[in-house]
Amino acid sequence: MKELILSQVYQHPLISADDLRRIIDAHHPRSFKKGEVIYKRDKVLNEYLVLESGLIRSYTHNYNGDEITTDFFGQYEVVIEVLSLFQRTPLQEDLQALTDGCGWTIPYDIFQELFHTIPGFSEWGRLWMTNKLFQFKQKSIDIITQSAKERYLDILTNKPQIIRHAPLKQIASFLGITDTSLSRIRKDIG
Amino acid sequence: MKELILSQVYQHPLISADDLRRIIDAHHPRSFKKGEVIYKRDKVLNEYLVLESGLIRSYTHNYNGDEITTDFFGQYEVVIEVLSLFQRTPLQEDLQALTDGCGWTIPYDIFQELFHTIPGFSEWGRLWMTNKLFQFKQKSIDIITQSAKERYLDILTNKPQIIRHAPLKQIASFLGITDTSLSRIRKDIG
DNA sequence: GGTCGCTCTTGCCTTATGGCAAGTAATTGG
DNA sequence: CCAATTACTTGCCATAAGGCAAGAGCGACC
Repeated sequence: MKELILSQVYQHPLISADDLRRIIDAHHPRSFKKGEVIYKRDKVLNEYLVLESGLIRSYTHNYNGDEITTDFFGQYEVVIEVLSLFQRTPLQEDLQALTDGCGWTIPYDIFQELFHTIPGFSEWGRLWMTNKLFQFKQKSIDIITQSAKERYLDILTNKPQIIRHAPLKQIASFLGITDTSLSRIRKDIG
Repeated sequence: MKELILSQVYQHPLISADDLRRIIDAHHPRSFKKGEVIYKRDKVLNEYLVLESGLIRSYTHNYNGDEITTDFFGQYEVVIEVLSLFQRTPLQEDLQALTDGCGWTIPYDIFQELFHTIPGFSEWGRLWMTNKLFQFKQKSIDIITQSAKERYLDILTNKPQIIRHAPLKQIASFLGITDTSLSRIRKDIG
């Protein structure tokens, strides 16, 4: 399973079979239970996690203490908060499991070494960052151009596992609306 | 001026004086006039631009053809669309000058070479991406947690040069509201 | 098996922002 | 310097989403 998942995730034309072997070997297993906070706010992140199974969300709090879910992570996704890992600053969010699950972690210092010795790996990393950057840029455009209902339908078709496992309140805050409004949207859709 | 600007932008503990020299030498001058579209949609970006003076915005269009301003760039900022540059795909936005100005460009292939031969440079690049990623993530949080007025006041204090040079309509679409609403917000502030 | 707590729904009313249209002010180009 | 275009403002009304509170459903735990 380890090889299967990780060779999928680290697929890149410039990463050779040998490189991939080194990368895969650097990963350690990690499993978690529903509700567990995998990485805690205010600590500096020292690894990241590639998800094999389960669902994870990241969340922060607004000025009056309400939780805001900022992201969801599913199978094959990289669970990370780049600001903390790469700038060595405390996490600004909690990362919490929504279901039981497991995955593979890689420590920061090993990652660094591979990043600087395997050209294909730094390319891969940059590409990953590029996609993540685009994703958030797109999200901020979607929030201002689409209605809450349209954004909900988007998730419903593209990320159905989120709808299945995350409570309404978390989905609502991710969409940028209240749980009340999301409930009405669901009613409206039927 | 070239040294001053670029050594400021590429400041990083792992970039030596020699490295910095190589990086600076790779940059070419570029100036532009108000209103000029510096990088055009549908073309693949082959360089990026470090701004010495002037103001630039990026914009795209929503489904019914209205312009949406997605970002503003000022002095010392890197004018780029990462998705196009690093994935070699066509630009999805236009990059347009709001004022006369000038800066320094570096071609993609030279950038690539430096990125893979100067460890401090790839660190710098990753750090830059990290910050940009955070910025967009923060923007999407701000849109859902703050009122339009608060977001406007934010720009007013943190990026006053935008308010001074960009027309109301562009600022409004950047904030995610209509020009009508922004006009009322301005009236309200007094 | 009952009580507690959490999740979700719903009704009533409020508020922020939008849509349209008319009108004024400012800029641009010949 | 004038005409044309674009930028901005304002009034009137519409709409999406929020605030609050009551209540229903459901699971968790002793």
